[in-house]
Parts: sequence; structure tokens; C-alpha cells
Amino acid sequence: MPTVLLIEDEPALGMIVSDSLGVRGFKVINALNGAEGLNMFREHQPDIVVADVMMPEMDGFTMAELIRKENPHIPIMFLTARSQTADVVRGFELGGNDYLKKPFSLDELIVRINALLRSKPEVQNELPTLVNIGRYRFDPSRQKLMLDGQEVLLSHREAELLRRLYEQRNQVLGRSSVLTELWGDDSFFNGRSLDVFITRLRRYLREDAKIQIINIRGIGYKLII
Amino acid sequence: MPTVLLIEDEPALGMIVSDSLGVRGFKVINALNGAEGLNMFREHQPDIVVADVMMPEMDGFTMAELIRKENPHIPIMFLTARSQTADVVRGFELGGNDYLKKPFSLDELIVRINALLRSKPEVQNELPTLVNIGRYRFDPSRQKLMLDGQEVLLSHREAELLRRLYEQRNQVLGRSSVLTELWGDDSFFNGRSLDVFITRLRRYLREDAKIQIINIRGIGYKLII
DNA sequence: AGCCTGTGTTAAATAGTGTTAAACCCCCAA
DNA sequence: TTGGGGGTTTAACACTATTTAACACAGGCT
Repeated sequence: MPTVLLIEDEPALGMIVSDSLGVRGFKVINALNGAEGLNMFREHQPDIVVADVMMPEMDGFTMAELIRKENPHIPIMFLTARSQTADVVRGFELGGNDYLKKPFSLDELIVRINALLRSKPEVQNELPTLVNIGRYRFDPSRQKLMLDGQEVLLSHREAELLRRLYEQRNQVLGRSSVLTELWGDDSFFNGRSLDVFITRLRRYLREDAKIQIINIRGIGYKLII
Repeated sequence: MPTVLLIEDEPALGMIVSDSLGVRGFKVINALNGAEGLNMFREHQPDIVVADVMMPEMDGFTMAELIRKENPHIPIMFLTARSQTADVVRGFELGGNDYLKKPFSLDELIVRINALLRSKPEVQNELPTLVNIGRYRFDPSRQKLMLDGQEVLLSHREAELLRRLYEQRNQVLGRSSVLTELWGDDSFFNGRSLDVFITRLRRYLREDAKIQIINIRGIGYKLII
């Protein structure tokens, strides 16, 4: 449940935005000018700051500069009618991370806030995923296909193709979409290559008769488990 | 000197943006559609992707989705005339980090690119002095690899290569990028050398069967932990 | 100087991957 | 029913990667 510090001197707009954020599950702290915003920032340690620029007491840019000094990482977003390029540039130079011009849609605001919050948590370790395909087990990242004790190492292309088939299992995986994704384009020879790879996958998966890769003529393939 | 992958199907606009970025010291890779962009992404490992949405062959959204699957952290920015809120929302949902509506000012574009680049590298900067690789522990600066009380001293090349693999763990480390960074150029014999070093690292890391350095033919290697 | 050791390069044999070709199959429409 | 256009399969091929070994070279040591 992320906390948003919203600094907006016009109460009507502040209310609308504040409500809208509240509905989506954000905790919202409101402030009416930069000075108050700075205090609220120190007091509540929000996850993101969303600020108007033109405000009495202390403007948004000045406040952002001060906040940035205290916290070099917190996302700061400006929300303003000043849409001159020079203003936008200034906003980013002071350490802002986004700049949304009024009038804006609430959906866009929210999606941008989420994008900024998303960019923070930096954990790169992806857990190994192991999926079942019939009696087989498949590890897409290690490109391994296992059955009973035995395991086979697939090539990268084979693994990618099987992964896509699995993701769309029991649905059609389009020929041309795989071709453009994996081969870069949908040309005659690449099409033949794809056929060859399908044959190979069928052979790998032969031990479990339940599993089938069936062809939908002219459209694509479907992995049935 | 960050590398920007620019995907724009309209040559005139592509040229203007490309030049403008070049002047500010960015290295720019150009592509004319999503399919080509995806290939360039894999080949050049750019620091940021800037893409048009409406393009022939493969549109920008589809491409972004695919890139995001391969690299969960690289900043992706859309650059498009489609300014409906729904499009903006879609762009962010597919893993985009910013969305700039055409027509835009070049200064704004550049400042936004910088903001995105700024928000990333904090983590990639400096490796802690001691990192875990499966059951191993690796000290990149001392070039030491440890397992259960034992430790092996790696050569400088071995350690640098392992460090790069680790930094990009679970992602592809491009052949040509390592070669140019570590060997100075991507030539036939250097390529063989790299292969030899990969073999050596595989042997060092053999004790933990979970760890794998897998090859993506023609593209590079991926360290799986 | 001569010797040893560690490091990176070259070479060569082997293995693996993806592409092309060709023969065949089978569905479907004329 | 027949012919054509996918689709399937096998095989051959070109190319890339893997592995082992031999080698060259530099630094440190005696």
C-alpha cells in the first residue's frame, strides 16, 4: 500500500486526484504548498511525491530541490499547466522523474505513478520456474526437459518455441507471430525452419502419448496436454 | 556514453531525433520496425529503448512486450501520435516507462531520456565486494571464487568475464559487447578466446549443477543461477 | 642468464545448432 | 478425382560452439 504525497494548491483538483488515488488503494497525504509539502515529506516519508509547480509560499520546483537533497531516490512527479519546454526541462533538471501537463486524465496519472513506483524495487533474481507438460517437466530458463530421471538439454530455439507453446497451451499459437518473434520475420525459409523445430519438439515429447502438438492449417499450432 | 535504440519507421523523423541524440553524446542504433528493433536490441544491448508505436512488421507495443520479457529493467519509452488515454495506459502496462506524445520538443525528449537513464544505474554501478553465485561466493575485485572453505584465484580476464555474466545474470550477455569491451574488438580469434574462457568458467562452476552458462547461438551467453 | 609459473592465444578435433533441400503426405477445392 | 499447397519428415549441410592441448610470452625467482 504505497503512500503518495500530493501537493496541490487548488482544493477542488486536489480533492479529485486525492479521492481517485484513494480508490485505487493508495494512501494519500495532502499539502497545499511547497513549505507544507516539505514538512509532510519529512513527517510521513511517502513513497512518491506528486506536486503542482505554481503554488503560494514555496513553489513546486523549489520544494523538489529540497526534497531531492534529503532523498536522492524518491520519485517526484510534477503536475502542472506550465507546459513550456523550458519548464519541463527545468523540472527534470531539479531531479523530477516525470512531468504531466494539465489537463491530464486520471488514468494516465495513475499509470504514471505506478510506473515510477515500479521502477524502484530492484531485485534481479528470478526464481527458477518449473512447469509440468504431461509427464514431462520443463525448465524454460535452463532449457531442460525432464522425464522420469532423465533429462534432455534443449537448444535455445527449441526451448523458446516450447515455452511459447506452453504459454498458449490448448490454444492456437500463431505461425506468423512465432516467426516474427523468434526468427525476426515471416518468410518462406523461416517457415520451413519452424516446421523442422516442431518436428523435433514432437519427437522430444513422444514418450507421453497424451501430449500433442497439432497443426491448424495456415494458422499455427496448438499444444494439447 | 549511453546507447539509445531508436525504432522509428518514418525516416525523416528518425534522422532528426537520431542526429539530435548524437549531438548530445548518445550512441544511437536505428531500426525501422519492431522486428528489426528486437534484433538490434539483442545484438547491441542498448541502455534505453525509444520506440514509435505504429510500425509495419511488428508494432512498438508488441516489441516492447518481447523486450521486457528478455530484460525486465531496461527503460522503454514510447514516442507516438496516439494520445488516447487508453493507448498511454496500454503502453505503461506492457512495461513502458514513459510515453511522449507527438509532436514533442527534442529538448523534452532528451531530458526524459536522461531521467530514465538516471533512475536505473544506481544498482548496476558497483558490485558489492562479495556476491553469491549459487553455492559459490565470488569476490570480483580480488578475483576470488570460493566454495565451502576452498578458494580459487581467477585470472583477470576470467574474473571480468564472470563479473559481466553475473551483472547480466538471467539475461543475455552479448558476444560482441563482451568482445569489444574486454578484448577490444570482435574478431575471429578473439571469439575463439572467449569460447575458451567460457569453458574455463564452466569448469570452475561445475560443482553446483544449478549454475549454468548457456549459449544463445550467434547472440551471446546467459548465466543462470 | 636460465627456469618456473601463470596467463592468454592459436590450433585442431569434435559436437551441436539452425537452414536448406527433397521426398512424401494429406487435406481441400476445383 | 485430381492437383496444388501447406505440412511433415529425414537428411545433408554450413556454420558456430566446445573442448583439449600445444604454444608463446611475460614476470618473478634462483
